[in-house]
Amino acid sequence: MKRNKPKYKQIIDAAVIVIAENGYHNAQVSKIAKQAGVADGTIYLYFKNKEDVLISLFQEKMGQFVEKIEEEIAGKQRASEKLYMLVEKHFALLAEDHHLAKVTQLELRQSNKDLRLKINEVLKGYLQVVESILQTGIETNEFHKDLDVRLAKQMIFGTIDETVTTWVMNDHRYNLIELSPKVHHLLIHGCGGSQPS
Amino acid sequence: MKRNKPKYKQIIDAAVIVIAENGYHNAQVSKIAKQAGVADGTIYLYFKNKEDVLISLFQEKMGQFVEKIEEEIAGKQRASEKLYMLVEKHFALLAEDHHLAKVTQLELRQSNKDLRLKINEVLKGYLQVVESILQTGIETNEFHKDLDVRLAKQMIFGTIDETVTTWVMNDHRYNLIELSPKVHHLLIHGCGGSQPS
Amino acid sequence: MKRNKPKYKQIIDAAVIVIAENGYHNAQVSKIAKQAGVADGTIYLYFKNKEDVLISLFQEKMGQFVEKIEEEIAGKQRASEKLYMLVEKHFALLAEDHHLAKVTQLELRQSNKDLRLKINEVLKGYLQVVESILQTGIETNEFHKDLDVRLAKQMIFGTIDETVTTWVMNDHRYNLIELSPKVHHLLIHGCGGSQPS
Amino acid sequence: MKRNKPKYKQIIDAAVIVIAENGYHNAQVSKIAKQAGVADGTIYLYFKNKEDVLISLFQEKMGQFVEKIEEEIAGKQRASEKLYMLVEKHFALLAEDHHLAKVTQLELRQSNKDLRLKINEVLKGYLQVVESILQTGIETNEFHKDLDVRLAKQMIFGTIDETVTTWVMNDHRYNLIELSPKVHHLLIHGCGGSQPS
DNA sequence: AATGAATGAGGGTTCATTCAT
DNA sequence: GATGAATGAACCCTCATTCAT
Repeated sequence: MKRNKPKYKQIIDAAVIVIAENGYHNAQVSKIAKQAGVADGTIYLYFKNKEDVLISLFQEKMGQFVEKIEEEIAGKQRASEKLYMLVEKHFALLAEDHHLAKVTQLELRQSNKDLRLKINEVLKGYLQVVESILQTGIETNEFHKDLDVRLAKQMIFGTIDETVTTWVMNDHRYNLIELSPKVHHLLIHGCGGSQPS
Repeated sequence: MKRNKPKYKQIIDAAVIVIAENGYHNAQVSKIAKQAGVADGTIYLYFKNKEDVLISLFQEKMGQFVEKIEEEIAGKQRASEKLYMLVEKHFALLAEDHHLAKVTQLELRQSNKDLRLKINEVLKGYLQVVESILQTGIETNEFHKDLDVRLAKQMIFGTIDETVTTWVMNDHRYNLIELSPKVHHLLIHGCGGSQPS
Repeated sequence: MKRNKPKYKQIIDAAVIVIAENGYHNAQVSKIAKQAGVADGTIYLYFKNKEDVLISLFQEKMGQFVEKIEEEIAGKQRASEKLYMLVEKHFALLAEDHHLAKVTQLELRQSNKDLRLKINEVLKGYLQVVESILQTGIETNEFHKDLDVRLAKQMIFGTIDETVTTWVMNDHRYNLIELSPKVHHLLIHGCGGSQPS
Repeated sequence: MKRNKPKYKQIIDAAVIVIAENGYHNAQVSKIAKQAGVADGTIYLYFKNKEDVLISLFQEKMGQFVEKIEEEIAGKQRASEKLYMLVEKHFALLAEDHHLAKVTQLELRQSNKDLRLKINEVLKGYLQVVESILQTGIETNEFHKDLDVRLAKQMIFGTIDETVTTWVMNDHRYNLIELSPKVHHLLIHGCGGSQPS
């Protein structure tokens, strides 16, 4: 299995760095190879083509992402707590790897639609985690029983994603993780939820 | 002012159509020119370069977008109502122009980071509308007085945007406008906001 | 019609020279462009791709070839005379353009099979001329009435072609045209045809 | 001597199959190695480089070719009979090995000029057989005493070669061997040789 | 103002060959 | 002898932009 060979990960890590530092459209295969310390052709021993490097990058990184978040929320009982851990861990994982944050939030979105559709496939794993939290919350009566799960998923993902993107666009100038409580509160209560109507 | 000459708008409308039908990476200047019924070189009489066409496209369309939304919410007193109109109008404007929806949600995001930064500039106008709604809500006590306006803005925009993108990705298969009440409810009350705590 | 524009012919003539001097596999598009005095991209305004340049080269040159031979044989009555003119003109046309001779006899045959099949299409025009000579000869009783026209065609073309190829392989060291009478005699009488059996 | 080791022939036979089935330009060294059941590097223990494989292929196969034809014609007295056997055996040997026919008539001609010059060297053995037949014929008065042997050789080889190539190009759709008498007749008598002049 | 023919820089990918094991 | 992972040079084509008319 190529995924377990050292060069496979070497190349993916090199791709993250090169894309973060040069931008998606200036991340030539030859640059990635150089950064990885291999010959250009070697990349094609591990990946079908350049697109495959990018998809694999996303799968690899997002896979770990989902795993780590799942570990984190497994220990929590309440949906609200689970959601909190999701937000915090999501922020933490990207805050600790600025290169990766830039690549996933800005650069990889410049890819063509086909690649983006494949990326969306990968995102489904993440969205399933969100969905299971929502289901839990409904079962425990933390959340409305007629909450529209699909839309709530979109709100949660859209909010987290937009928050991270804004943070990256501002060159990581502020502490992302510290935003977790407020973001969590917004997701649970909305803009005016705790107000008497 | 070139913006008022007929060919200026002709070219922008042609760009929307060409990008929607061919995708960002297959929207060559020559195709746009042909669709607009002008010569390739003519485009450079009205725009500095291709990027300028895209930025102008976004400015022009988003400008109208903001104007229309502002008209819509001007008549409303309560922030909650204003927010509802924002969501509904946002959805309505994109639902009535599938080409434009595809272009803004999918295709234009494939542009390079510089272009995206400029697009973000344009988005500021939109975000200011959101901000003024939030300010109104805080003043009228509809929203928490210590609501984090910046984050709430990101939630609102992130949620709306993600909802539209998902709709476009699903080939406009369902009715976007009908989602307005639920999305509005989520934004105001969050996932669990109306539950007793 | 692109075929009549000066650059069309310029590029084809440049291709003949570049291929003759560098060989098929060292005839890069950029070299052809340079020789033609145009930019690389200009070639793609007149030809679909590199293969199209080569096919067009063959069509153009072979087309003239067939035309000139047809003119030449039109004035002759007897099939034998026609055949003589075919051989002599074929030899003469290639003898007067060593570059073209090298390209058609050696270099263009290195192309891939698809290109070669298309070249064969072009050759059909030539073979039809040969066939009409043979038909004439059969009608006038110069040739056997049960001569196998298809095979005779292959003999005539194969012999002429092999003779020219050998001449090119020997770096045009001897006079090709002077071989015409002997080759003609061989084609009419064979190795032992004029001998009593 | 490497020529006698089993892998030497294994590799050559693998090359014939791979070239016939994939075409010259898709016959990578790695494919040949795989077909031969050896590692890529092993090929370089038996051959200097890829070109050497092809030349050796031609030498090996054409060597057998010439041997078999020589055996065949040794028993014949008359030049005409010898020529008949040459044609028939040539056709027969290629008709019984479609792969080899495709490789020698179509694929190997796509090689570069240097390789083709070396192939021509190999062909000299064949041409010497033809020449000896012609000399015999002249001595026995079957053929004209002032027959141009060099040109006659080219006619004979050119005609046979063109006939086989046409047959291969037509996907071996008809019986090649049955053409022997007619081809032989053409070579001896030409198109009109048996007619009174 | 409008045209559109011409420009030319730039990069993903293949594959013959090597060499450490 | 045999292996096969690694190498890295080489090239066709696209398309944003220009400028003579």
